[in-house]
Amino acid sequence: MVAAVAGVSRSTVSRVVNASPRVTAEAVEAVTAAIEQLGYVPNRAARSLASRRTFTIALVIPENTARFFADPYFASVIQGVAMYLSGTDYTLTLLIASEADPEKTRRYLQGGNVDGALILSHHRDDRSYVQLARTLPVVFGGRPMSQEGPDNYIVDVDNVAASVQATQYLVDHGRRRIATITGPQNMAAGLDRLEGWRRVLAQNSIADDLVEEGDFTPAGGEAAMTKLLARGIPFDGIFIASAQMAAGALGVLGKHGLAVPRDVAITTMDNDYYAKNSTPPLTTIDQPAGTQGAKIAEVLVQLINGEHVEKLTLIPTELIERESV
Amino acid sequence: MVAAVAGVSRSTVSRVVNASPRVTAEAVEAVTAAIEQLGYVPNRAARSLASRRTFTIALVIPENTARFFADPYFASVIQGVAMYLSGTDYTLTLLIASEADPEKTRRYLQGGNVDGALILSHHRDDRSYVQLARTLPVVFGGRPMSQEGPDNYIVDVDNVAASVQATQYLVDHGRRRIATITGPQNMAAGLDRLEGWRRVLAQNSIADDLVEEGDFTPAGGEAAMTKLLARGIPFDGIFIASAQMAAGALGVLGKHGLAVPRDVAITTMDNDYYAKNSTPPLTTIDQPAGTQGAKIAEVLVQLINGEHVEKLTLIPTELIERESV
DNA sequence: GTGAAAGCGCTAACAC
DNA sequence: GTGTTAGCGCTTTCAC
Repeated sequence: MVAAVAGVSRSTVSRVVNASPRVTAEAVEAVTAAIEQLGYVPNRAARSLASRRTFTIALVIPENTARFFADPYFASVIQGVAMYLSGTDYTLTLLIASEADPEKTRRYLQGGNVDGALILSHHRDDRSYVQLARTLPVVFGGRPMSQEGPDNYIVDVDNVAASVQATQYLVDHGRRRIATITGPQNMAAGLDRLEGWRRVLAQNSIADDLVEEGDFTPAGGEAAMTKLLARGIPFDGIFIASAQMAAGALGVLGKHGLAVPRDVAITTMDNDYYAKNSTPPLTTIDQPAGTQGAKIAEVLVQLINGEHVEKLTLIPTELIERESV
Repeated sequence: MVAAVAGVSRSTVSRVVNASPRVTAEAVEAVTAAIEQLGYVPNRAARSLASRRTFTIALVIPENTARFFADPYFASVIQGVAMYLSGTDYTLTLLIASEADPEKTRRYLQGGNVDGALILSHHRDDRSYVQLARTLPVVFGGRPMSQEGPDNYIVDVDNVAASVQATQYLVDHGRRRIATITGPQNMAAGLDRLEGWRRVLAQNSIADDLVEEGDFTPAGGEAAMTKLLARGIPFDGIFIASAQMAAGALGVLGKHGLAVPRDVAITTMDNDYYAKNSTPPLTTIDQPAGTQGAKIAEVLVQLINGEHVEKLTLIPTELIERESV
């Protein structure tokens, strides 16, 4: 094998491959040349078995795969993860969590088949994986609601800062009576976006009573806007916690003869199809999903390597100006 | 370990785990019970090393990940692959093909790190992977154009049958002068969809001269339709090889005062956003991407297991009737 | 800094 | 049908 060609022992080859500092420059050179010449690729299985590391990271996907993949946000996150990992020795494996047999997934994960796991929390409470974090490096993408493990590694979009930014934008553009349609209040993103809105209103001494809860869907936005208008309290600006809901709300405003942005200015979140193609196009907060994916992977790799990492990593967001304000 | 608890040898445990037929029922039972009790999970690395199989399948993704993931078609295919694989012992790993160093990917694949590979051909010629198929089980999703390996395992949508179906539908609805906007003629899908259209026209003795080439984008469809109308030859039906192109073409028809379907009936392919949300919604061919993904994975697993598989597996498509005819 | 030797946990011949 | 014996290809102490 390589050792023979390079004129050293297998141990030295191993040291070179693993970038050990205790090798002379000449040895490194000889081995590198031999590797190149022979087109040598280390066998993962043997490496894993001997080193007790797998160089494999699992991305756990909820069984109801269809919904998961249908969300372009997740596609982008996965993309970011994969891109980051391609620059490392780690390999990404997609693991479908069987809901019928959750033990299967848990065992696989804990059976030493992966060095770490990535959990993208999909619109709900994932406490099962919080348990997992006790025996395996785990990083959550998006904050899980579960109370039990307040102590997890999390990479999330800074939802509070984002809604502050979006709401402040309304204030900066002269709006004085500002409403909101929130996301579900049993989701972290829903709570945080409401919180940011409240902060801005408090700072500007604006009443924060015009609140209706939505469910992140167009239908939910429609219903919430209907209720809001039914109160009979006029408002000239609104922060809607997702572009999908905003799309639903727009129709209702139109029916009531309210023009956007003339009568009501709108800012929202998610720079998605709805934000871009509504009439008018919506001023919104872009969540850089790819960046988030890369960051999640980076944090996990650092965790695996025993480096120090902050428990909470917040990804900054960006405001995209369009015609709804 | 398990062997001790079950009161048998490690070999027998191994046989049970690998479902060997040469074990008595009692032994199977004892071992299964012991496994259950101990929560034993076989170590992948050790298994791989000893058996020289990895139980891993690579899904090769072109480096320009963004475009890849942006296409919902691929997301659905991956989903199908993952779903199918979750019912087997195989694991899916996402492999990003570095364009800067294509050798890296090739070596990894040939270095015995995977049992097989899935190549989703992304709108272009992928001959590099055709080579790969000589040393590793490889299945292509979508037919690669490369001439070199006429001999690959391929799972594809039946594009010819689909365009036959779509074009025949126009004929069946009384259209007699039928045009087409094709896909790029350097892509298999583009060629096949044109071929199906020609067949139907030939069978019905309709002239097949009204052809313009597009590039599967709305802009391309717009340009092609403009050229088509500029010929000054009237037509009452058209098969457009993708819904995106159809969306572009619709605008041009409108500007020329031609109503759909009154003046020109349209059938197209891809049951995507464009097909559903154009005005009018388009009668189109649905390509079951999830099914295709599952089938690709199934074929690969059979190939790995040495079972007989057809070289070409065609996935049937379905016509969705909407208001454009 | 480098080599020798001892496994990592499992499967695969081979006897029995 | 089952146990025994060797490794799979690498990393890792441990001497030197």
